[in-house]
Amino acid sequence: MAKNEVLEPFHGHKHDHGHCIDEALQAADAICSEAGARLTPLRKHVLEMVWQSHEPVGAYDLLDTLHDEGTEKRRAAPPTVYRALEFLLKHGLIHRIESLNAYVGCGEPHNFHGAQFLICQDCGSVAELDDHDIAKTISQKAKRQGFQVEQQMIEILGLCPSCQIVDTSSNRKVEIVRHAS
Amino acid sequence: MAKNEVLEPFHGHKHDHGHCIDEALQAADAICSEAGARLTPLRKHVLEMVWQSHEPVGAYDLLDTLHDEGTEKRRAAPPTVYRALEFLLKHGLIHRIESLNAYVGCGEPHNFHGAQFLICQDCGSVAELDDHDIAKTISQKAKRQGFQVEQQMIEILGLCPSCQIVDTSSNRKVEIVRHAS
DNA sequence: TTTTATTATGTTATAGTATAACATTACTTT
DNA sequence: AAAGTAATGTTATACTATAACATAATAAAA
Repeated sequence: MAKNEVLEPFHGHKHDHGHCIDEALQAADAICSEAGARLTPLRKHVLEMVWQSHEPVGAYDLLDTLHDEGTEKRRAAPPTVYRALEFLLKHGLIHRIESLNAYVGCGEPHNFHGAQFLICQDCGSVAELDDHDIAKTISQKAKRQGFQVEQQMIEILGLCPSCQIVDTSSNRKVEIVRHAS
Repeated sequence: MAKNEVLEPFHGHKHDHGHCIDEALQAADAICSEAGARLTPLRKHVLEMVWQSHEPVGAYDLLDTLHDEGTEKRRAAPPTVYRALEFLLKHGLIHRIESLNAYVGCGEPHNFHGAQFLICQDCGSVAELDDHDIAKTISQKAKRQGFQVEQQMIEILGLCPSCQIVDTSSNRKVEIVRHAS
């Protein structure tokens, strides 16, 4: 088994998610402190919002949440959220899921990695893998074609363990499937 | 070496691209005929436009091209292009590159496959791989996590052989790199 | 500690990507 | 020719993201 592989990527529908959030925020503090980066209240708040679940969340959902909370100031504008997301991406605290135009907390922010994502089409949750075998296989195959790899983007759609069991419901929150293969 | 692997995915900057186009259109005719699907003039035209290069092309670029040509009718509207793309995707004649919101011709339309894409950040061209080892490695790893794979989305960013050689120019048409890992 | 520079956020406007909903036309089948 | 189905036209709008410039907050230098 490759090192750095995440053994239990799925959390099930009823885990202690408060723990996930706490851990993520704590890790973020440590990482930003280490990097001399400023995890401002706004940025930390956006990170906390992203971590409200293991489902990827869109930028405008975050914006809406800000508004719902906001007795505070005026309506925040898109750049507010996008800039916070940009910061969090840069420091590896969140990932962007390209196929969903959405963002999800990084479960392994301390390790540099090119992650793979398992996206459940039923419940919408995303699990992060950090599998060296996958990354290495791809790098080798690319190199064999004379291609110099800079970045890998791997998003796998399917059904998570929890949703395979009670598949009668079939919510199908996530639908991409543009190809009848 | 895995079967169905494409041996020469990159075409270099100066190949006989007319041949690529002809081949693609001919294959499209055969496939649609076989499937009882109607490759209408519009759909064929869009396919031809997508095949103008090996670079992925956006829906609105296609729309612009339609307009530039069009002494014909009124300005085509977005749904015109999106519906044609949808048809072409469904029949495996093109692929969508999620990370670029763009579309590229399928080089192996006769074979069902979950392809991998090598995207050159310098010249913007995309090469399609159909590597069973990669697909199998991912499926195995996912299954080990109890995940049931339905679809794989694999997009690799880097430099194609041609652009590694004369890397002084560094056009960098394609930039994603949101993560400082 | 004031000044200066830098970084972060606010604000307005707009660009880019995609689809819903309904009308019309063209093709197929009978 | 009539009826049904599939494709395209048309209008409007939703969703995603960034440019550009103003202000505020923090950090660094004097």
